[in-house]
Amino acid sequence: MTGDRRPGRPRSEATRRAILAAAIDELTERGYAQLSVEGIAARAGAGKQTIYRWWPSKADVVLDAMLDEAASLIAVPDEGSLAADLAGFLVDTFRQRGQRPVLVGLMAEALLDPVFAVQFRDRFLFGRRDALRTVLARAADRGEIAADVDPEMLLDIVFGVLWYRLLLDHAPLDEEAGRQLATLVVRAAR
Amino acid sequence: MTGDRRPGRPRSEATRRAILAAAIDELTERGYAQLSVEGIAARAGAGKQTIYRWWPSKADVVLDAMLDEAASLIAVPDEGSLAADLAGFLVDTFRQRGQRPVLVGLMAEALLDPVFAVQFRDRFLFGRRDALRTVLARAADRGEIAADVDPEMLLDIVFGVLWYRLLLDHAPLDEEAGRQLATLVVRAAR
DNA sequence: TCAATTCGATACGAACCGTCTCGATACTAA
DNA sequence: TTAGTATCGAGACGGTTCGTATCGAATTGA
Repeated sequence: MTGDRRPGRPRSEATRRAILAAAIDELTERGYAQLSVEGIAARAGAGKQTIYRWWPSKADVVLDAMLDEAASLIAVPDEGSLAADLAGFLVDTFRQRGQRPVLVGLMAEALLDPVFAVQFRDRFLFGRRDALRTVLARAADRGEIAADVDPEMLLDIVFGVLWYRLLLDHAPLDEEAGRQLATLVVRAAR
Repeated sequence: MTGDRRPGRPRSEATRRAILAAAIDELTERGYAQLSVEGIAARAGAGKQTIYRWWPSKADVVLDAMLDEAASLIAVPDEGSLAADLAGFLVDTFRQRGQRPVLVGLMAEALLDPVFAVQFRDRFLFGRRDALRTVLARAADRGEIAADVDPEMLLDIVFGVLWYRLLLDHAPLDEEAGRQLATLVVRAAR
């Protein structure tokens, strides 16, 4: 790779991190609706153009920031049974506190901007989906999933409940809920 | 009631309908992200102030428009079995075509504006949720739902999958999907 | 030394926001 | 008929954010 051997001033890693941190801070303090590129630049001590040079939109900044700090902690449990794996996956997912404002903001942006929606799906949503798909495939090999059950529908049930509760905030998203959901999915799969 | 016996020029029903229709037309033609109060007013041949006098935000206009034309077609099937009732409810729901842009726009707005989120939940989401809760209550009376199963979690499974597929648009939301989901829920409930 | 590139900063036009004002219109009450 | 009241369409207004363009300074490789 000759990527970082080009002439000219190199990209500032310090500024990059300052922008990502400023985006998360602004988002959690004032909410996604109040988030602006100008606000991020001001808090980061950077120019607007520096942001637009590297990210197509503020949503991409937030997505990068989240992926950076989450470091893709997609654990793929393998406890030997679908019930244990599912419960582990859900409890592990629900344990991540304080991410709701970020996730809700990213989803809102994805609903409004089809271009960003692709980024959001490919770089975040489908990653976690693939992890759970692996879990289901192992369960199918063990005969825990009936032949007439579409694994994709099971995936949609798990992530559907997860996102529905996250977005509406009408019911808890805790370990108890995780165990409940895991039990029902195991039963549905037969 | 003396409500429509006040002094002064009465509210124009024609203008009200023109605004609601203009909102839906603008939304479906250009998308929710491009929807503006100025655009609605221009297309409706109305003044901006006329919109702001009756609705707090553009999202409330869209919500009113949708509730107006949908006329709250919340059917509560009663076929004698949970399987049949669920399949009926889902197939009936999925049959409503062309509503995706409207629903996605309303959800996006609800995620960004907590005040509107309350309107959205109370005037739309909870209405359909109540209908399905009635279906589940009857099934419970018939002994089709195990005692250890929380009906609220079953509701979240149904609406979770519905909204997850609607928002992400990664899998079909057709009658086949409805039957599949109904089968799984019946199994989960035992 | 020189060309290339990024940096922070700021100016710019465009769009839309929500408020306000205007004269015209349509209704009630006296 | 007249006075009072509320709505109507239209548009001006200041404010905010957008995304682009431009500036001189800073930092690199050749």
